[in-house]
Amino acid sequence: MPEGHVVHRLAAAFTDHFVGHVLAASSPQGRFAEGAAAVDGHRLLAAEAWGKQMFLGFEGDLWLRVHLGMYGMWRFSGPGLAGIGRRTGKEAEQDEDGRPLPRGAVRLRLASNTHIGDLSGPTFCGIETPAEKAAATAAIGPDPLRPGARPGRAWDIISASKMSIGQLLMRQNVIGGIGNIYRAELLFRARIEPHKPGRDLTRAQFDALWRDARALLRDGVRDGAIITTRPQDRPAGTPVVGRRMRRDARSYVAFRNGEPCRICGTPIAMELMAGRKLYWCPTCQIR
DNA sequence: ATCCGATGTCAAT
DNA sequence: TTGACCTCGGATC
Repeated sequence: MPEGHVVHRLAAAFTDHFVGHVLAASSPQGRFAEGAAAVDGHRLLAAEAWGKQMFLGFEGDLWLRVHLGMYGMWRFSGPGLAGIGRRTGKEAEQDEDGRPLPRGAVRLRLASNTHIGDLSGPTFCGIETPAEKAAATAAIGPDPLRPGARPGRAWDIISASKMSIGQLLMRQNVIGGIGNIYRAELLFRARIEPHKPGRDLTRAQFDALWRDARALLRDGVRDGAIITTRPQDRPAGTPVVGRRMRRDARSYVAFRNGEPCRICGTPIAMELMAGRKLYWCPTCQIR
């Protein structure tokens, strides 16, 4: 579910609604009882997003690191959190205190007096020391959503690599936060064929990719959805913006295997690249 | 009601 | 390169 924009939205939600509060932590499902106990009753001091990883900093030099992976999600309840994470569902059952019962296998519940965040299905979830947190963030490539990110680090790797730019963009140690959809859409918008070796990109091409990544990811944070099509390239009558936009109007190439390219009409191509589906337009994108 | 695929990563092979 | 993880939305019946 998440590329970097989702993680940044989540971190912002924690900053707005949980930071500054003493939190009760528990593991309804039981698999994270030890970690929950470590931060239970501690005040939350910070929430940070680095690429696809989120860090919650608690009193006592404790950092909770969460990576949602493919299935992980946060489900919130409390004021001001509509549209962040999965919906609680109005039919959610409540306990005698009016709090929503954990839905499904909730690995970690963080609760203030007013808000609840339920984490389920993360690929990683653990308590780390400041040193471990620093090591984890150091291993993440520049994140286009982070002020001060240094794209030169990514360029150094890309410009020296014979690996395809399609694969390089997916590597979190090259650029943090890009996933399969942004990868495909960025390369389409830059008109770069995904199999082009990284070292064959010009600096200008890389700079354009980086600028577009910043713009698209920021839009993603704003919209809560990945929408990369320019208005003039959407099907006529595509009504709404943002999260409510029809799925089939949101992307140029992602998930559009066999459908006509919005620019030239050529059927969109798809193949497996390093185990992930890669989509591109064989005509618009050139090596 | 049921099936399938998914915006990710890692370990095992 | 493949399977495991583990949950949901959306498509299909």
